[in-house]
Amino acid sequence: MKYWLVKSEPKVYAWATFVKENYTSWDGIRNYAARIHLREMRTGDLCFFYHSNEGMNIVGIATVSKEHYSDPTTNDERWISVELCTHKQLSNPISLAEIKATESLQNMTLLKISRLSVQPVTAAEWKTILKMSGTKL
DNA sequence: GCCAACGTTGGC
DNA sequence: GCCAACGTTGGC
Repeated sequence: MKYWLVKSEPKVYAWATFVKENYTSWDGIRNYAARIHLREMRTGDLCFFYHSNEGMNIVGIATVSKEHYSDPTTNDERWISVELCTHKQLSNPISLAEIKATESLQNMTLLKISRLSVQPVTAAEWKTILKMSGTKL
């Protein structure tokens, strides 16, 4: 199983909305680097849900419920989406500032390639953040 | 509101 | 194929 991090601006699609809907199509991605990761996502993989711009924190965990299919928001064949399902809310959200202040998280893609909207998370990073948030799966 | 980082577009 | 111009993302 792999771990990921997906970003959303709360104004556009907030965690609270996601929880209410339970499932969502993670579409509208128009970036080749992000697409590589969407394509690699497998059913059951877990994703941190990060609030960008406002909040700037990881608030919850989603699970991949459907592997990549063509993006319903465009006729352009190049773009794909995955379906995500809510999995668990973090007991305590982990802010970007906390990630920056944590020695073992310095190599996170979130810090290295901050603009990438779908990115991989290593097992070690995943474990560290879960522990920091006081969340048990 | 500013700006750095990065992607895309289009002229040559 | 290069690169300047421009648009977008997202942190500060």
